[in-house]
Amino acid sequence: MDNSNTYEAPGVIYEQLARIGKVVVHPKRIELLDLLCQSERSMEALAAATGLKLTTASAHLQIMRQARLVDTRRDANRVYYKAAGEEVCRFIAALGDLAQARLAEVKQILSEIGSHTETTQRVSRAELLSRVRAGDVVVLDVRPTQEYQAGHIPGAISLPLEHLEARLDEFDPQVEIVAYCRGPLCLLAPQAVATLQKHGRQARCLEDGMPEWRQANLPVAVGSEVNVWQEFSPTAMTE
Amino acid sequence: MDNSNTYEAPGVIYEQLARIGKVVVHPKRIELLDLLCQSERSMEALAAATGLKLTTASAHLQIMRQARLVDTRRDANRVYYKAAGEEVCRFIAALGDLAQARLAEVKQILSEIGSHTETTQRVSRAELLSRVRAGDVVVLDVRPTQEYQAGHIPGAISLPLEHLEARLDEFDPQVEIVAYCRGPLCLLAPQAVATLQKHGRQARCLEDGMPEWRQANLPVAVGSEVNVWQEFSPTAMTE
DNA sequence: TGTGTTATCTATAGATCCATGGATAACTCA
DNA sequence: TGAGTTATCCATGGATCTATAGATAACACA
Repeated sequence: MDNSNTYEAPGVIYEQLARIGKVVVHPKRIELLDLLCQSERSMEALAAATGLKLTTASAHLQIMRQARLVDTRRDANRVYYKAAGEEVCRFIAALGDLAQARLAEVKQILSEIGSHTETTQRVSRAELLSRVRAGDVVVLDVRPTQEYQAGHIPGAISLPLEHLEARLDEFDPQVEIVAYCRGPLCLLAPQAVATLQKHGRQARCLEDGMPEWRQANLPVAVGSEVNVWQEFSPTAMTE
Repeated sequence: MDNSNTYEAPGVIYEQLARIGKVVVHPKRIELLDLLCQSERSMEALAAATGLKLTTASAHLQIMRQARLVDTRRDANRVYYKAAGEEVCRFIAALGDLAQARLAEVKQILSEIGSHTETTQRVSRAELLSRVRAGDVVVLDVRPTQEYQAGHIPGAISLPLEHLEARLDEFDPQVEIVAYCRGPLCLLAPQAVATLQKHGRQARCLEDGMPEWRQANLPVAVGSEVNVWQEFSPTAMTE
């Protein structure tokens, strides 16, 4: 209690925070972390998904592991990585929110690629819940199958975006479709909605994506589809 | 709609996120941003507070400005910096939460320096609100005066930690004291509580600090102290 | 208009980070 | 045990980041 630094938060703390900051300096590491917030993946799958060489991807993952942001699990010859807890996903979400709020470039990219007309009128989670209970809406998960199986909105149909066009005729033009994907920065759902609208279907995007749904403590289904809407009481709508 | 990358969120987005990530690689930049979430400050004050040379601090602030995380304002010869919006503070808070959750080192530092006994039993914001209305508690803001004036809990007394010991006799041993500071990673309030307890006062820390109070949409007073508790209805307790 | 104050810009040497290929390690399964 | 598969470790140029001093710019005020 007698050194001059007693009254200040020590710089040591900020050095620790910078260990985490170090992870999000590199675009590919953010991309990796974003993927890992959707589902666990093998080293090989991560390298392929991000277009990195195996050794490079491994190096990035090691940096994340030193910062304790990812956990690993071994199964046969494969090492599977996953985000180390909800806080990681919340942090990445906060980063995305911040970027969207502060960087005009992000807004522009989003509106250029995912045509921004339908992103302006998104369905809220609360609305989706009640509409699904009423049964007058189809929920569409357009992420890769693997991510759907790792956790999806109960009742949602899995239809990865690249297969949408081939199966358009399965959708009734009278029933509205609500599509969702990885989150506000992901363009899968906006693109799906654009395609659906172009072919005369009623379609909108869900606000945000799966991680936000999970963080709102709403029900999450795992594995292949089972329709379990009725199992959840209205009190589950803690949003 | 015919290039092979159509179905993937473009890497361009992650490059933009990395612009923000770049800010939080460097411990001093995190420290600067943390300070700016408490109150705006002049260039000179920021350099002094972080122990940086003026030119170095300026360089760091420029990097933050390029990432749009800070805004500036000029007054006479001084340039004042401030955090560019609530999202910035939320992001820094998420970083702190993540560090506290994942890095054992952070927990250890916190428990070593601010004796961790009183950090385990903190007062919730809701409890503080009702206790203050009941009038059986003293709220103590132990941050520097400048930060108090930029925004404090209505009814709180400003007493920067370094002056606490000199004014101990002003506190009635019968009335409990609740101290708060910058947030969960700030050690000012825990140290104040330790000092108060050592001298026979009943004292506890508030959970988190001023930024979290603000983000909970609770009332914030500005400038010199005016007791305005009664102005706020119970519905302001949206937490 | 000129002088003083404060902040930013420029240049630079030293440190750190990145991608990559090749070697090594961990582990499975026959 | 040994061959095969997958991930990590190591070494290395090339690029980027950091701190600082000195020069310049922006501005207030007389």
